[in-house]
Amino acid sequence: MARPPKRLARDSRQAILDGAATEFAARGFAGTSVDRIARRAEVNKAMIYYHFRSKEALYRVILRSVFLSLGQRARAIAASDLPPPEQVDALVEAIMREGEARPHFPPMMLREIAEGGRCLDARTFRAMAAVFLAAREVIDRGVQTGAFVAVDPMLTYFTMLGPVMFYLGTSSLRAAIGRSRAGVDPRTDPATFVAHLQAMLRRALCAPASARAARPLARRRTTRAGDRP
Amino acid sequence: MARPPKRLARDSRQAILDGAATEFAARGFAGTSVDRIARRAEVNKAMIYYHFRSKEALYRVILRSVFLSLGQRARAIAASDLPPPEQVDALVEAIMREGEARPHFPPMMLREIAEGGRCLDARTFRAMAAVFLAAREVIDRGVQTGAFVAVDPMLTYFTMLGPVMFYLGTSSLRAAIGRSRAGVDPRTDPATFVAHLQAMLRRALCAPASARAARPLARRRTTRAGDRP
DNA sequence: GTCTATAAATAGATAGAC
DNA sequence: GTCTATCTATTTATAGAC
Repeated sequence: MARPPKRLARDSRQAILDGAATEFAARGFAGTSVDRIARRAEVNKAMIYYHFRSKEALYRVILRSVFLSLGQRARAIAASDLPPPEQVDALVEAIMREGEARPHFPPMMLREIAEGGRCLDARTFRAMAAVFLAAREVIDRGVQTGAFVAVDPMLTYFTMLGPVMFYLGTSSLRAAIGRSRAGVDPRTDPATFVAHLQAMLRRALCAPASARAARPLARRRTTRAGDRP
Repeated sequence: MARPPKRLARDSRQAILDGAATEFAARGFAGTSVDRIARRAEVNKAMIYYHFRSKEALYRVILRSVFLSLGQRARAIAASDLPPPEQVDALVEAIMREGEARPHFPPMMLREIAEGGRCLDARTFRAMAAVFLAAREVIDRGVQTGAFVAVDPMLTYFTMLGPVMFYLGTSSLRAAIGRSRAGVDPRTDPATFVAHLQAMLRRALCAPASARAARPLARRRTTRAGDRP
């Protein structure tokens, strides 16, 4: 009654997802052939079309899962009752954790950014927007309560997310530069970088204790829809 | 004696460079076919192989010119006699200007980052490193003179460059999100973002006036080659 | 320098046996 | 669910006329 050596259905599907994520991250959608995915996943090429309609459908499944996961983490942090500075810390850490837990996430996101979202569907758009909305909520609250100086939430969001994405995305590039003879070794561990960014954001965002007392609701102008430059 | 209507040699070469830069930025190296480049540049496909050895050689020429240009700007700023805070402002502005002057630069850089530098030659590596070395010089000087609080130059570099690359790179993505019904319009003009980032970096980097008097050369430990985590 | 035509390799996708 | 074999379109690149 022992199981046949044949792999279970869920196994081959998962192997395809894992292998495809690795390949798409390293070489992009156009740069990855279905043959390569099959080879890496150690499945037959036809299996990919059995489990997924097309190369593009497979790509979309992977991409969406990544953004949905990050969106959930961000929403949970915004809904928590931590004070705004700690929420900012948590957001930075969450993005970093997500990037470490799924190494294919940063390269795929960078590529999608470069692509200008040409291949993203509405659901993935919303998941990306959810991360921003959560961050905006946190920053807005910080400004309103006087914990933060008056900053634009969206621009601040870029300043939080940008460094983490840049750090995560450049991980293999930095390793390559470090191995090469360019005269620099830009390799550091993620925890150090998180601590650095959190400290920078604290100093940049938190209002000096003296100014924290009285703060009316003036100067809360932020960028919104219809604000085109 | 009027010139024949035939295009000059330099024109077709430049047309190829321009068209290829646009296409590579939008679709990546693998996603761009030589046919597309020829169509966009309005030249015959064979002309591309006449002026450049291969698709890859053409790509490399464009990529290298972008990094060399940014590296030069950065070195000039580091060599200037501005005080460190103004030099940081200038670096941020230079990266932004470069990205605006050559719209293909941000997407191409993001893609190369995602690629992990697999296709970069030593010269391009050095050009990328030059930008970092210039920034490190500026930050080191700021810390040494007591203008800045003690920060790690490399991590700080990520915190400067990351937001700008993220902002620039997401320009078309943000436009797409703004046009869509995602409930946000993340479009802002570059000058506003530069001002925001400069202000954030000032608050994050500049030492409070009280602490700016005495600062011995202690605590100048920074990440260097051979520092692997 | 510019073009047409085409070679040679590789891509995504499917039919059909088991 | 899994595999082999193959169809068709597209790709990079070149040969050779003008």
